[in-house]
Amino acid sequence: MTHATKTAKLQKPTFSRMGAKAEPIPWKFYARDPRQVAAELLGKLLVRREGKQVRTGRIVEVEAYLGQDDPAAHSHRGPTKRNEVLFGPPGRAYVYFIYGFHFCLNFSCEPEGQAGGVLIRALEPVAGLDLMYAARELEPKHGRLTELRLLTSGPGRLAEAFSITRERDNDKDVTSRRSDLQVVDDGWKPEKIAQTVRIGITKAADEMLRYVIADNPFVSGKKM
DNA sequence: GAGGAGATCGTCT
DNA sequence: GACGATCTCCTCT
Repeated sequence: MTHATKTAKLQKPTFSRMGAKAEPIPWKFYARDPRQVAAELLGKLLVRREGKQVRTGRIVEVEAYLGQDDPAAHSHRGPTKRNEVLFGPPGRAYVYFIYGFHFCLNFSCEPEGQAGGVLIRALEPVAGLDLMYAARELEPKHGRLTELRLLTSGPGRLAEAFSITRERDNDKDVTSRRSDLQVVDDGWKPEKIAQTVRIGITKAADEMLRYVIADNPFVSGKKM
């Protein structure tokens, strides 16, 4: 049994019915230092709407990327065609393709003209699980935690579960009511936040810029 | 459960 | 031409 499955029983359910109707978080929230935005994004809901179908996941793991001062950030070398969203207005989705397989979802931070972003690394599935299973091409079997973690625990996984692609979502305004991809606040607050080094990078690998909801079983990886 | 290797392609040098 | 903000499968313990 993993650490995650041990702690799962201690978790209070985070399900909320408010999620689907709450207003998106305004752009001003993102127009700040990515570290602050990252910490405060924990516990918020990522919502994908397609007509009457809604997929919702609670953000449980993020990483901050600081812009041109951060060697690990895509924006480190200045604006390029790929990373221009990071230099644009705050509250936009920055979606990039990695390792020939996966998309990763970020939100642009800092006022327009300054780079900075937050990578969404893991979600706790809240609603629309059948749609997530379908998008991931997985079969729901017993509904246990180990199976649910395969849906959205990891940047590539959550992007697939929410059908996020660069073509469809890059530069999308997640603060707009009309957007089919939003971040909303349903009032739920994590009890405890933990900070660790970022995962999977080689440059500036010792910076404590990964933020997770402590003991949440949907956080990716093993280190806490 | 842990660790390693392979898959595959856009982006930048 | 090299590499990367990853995932999955396979092998070994």
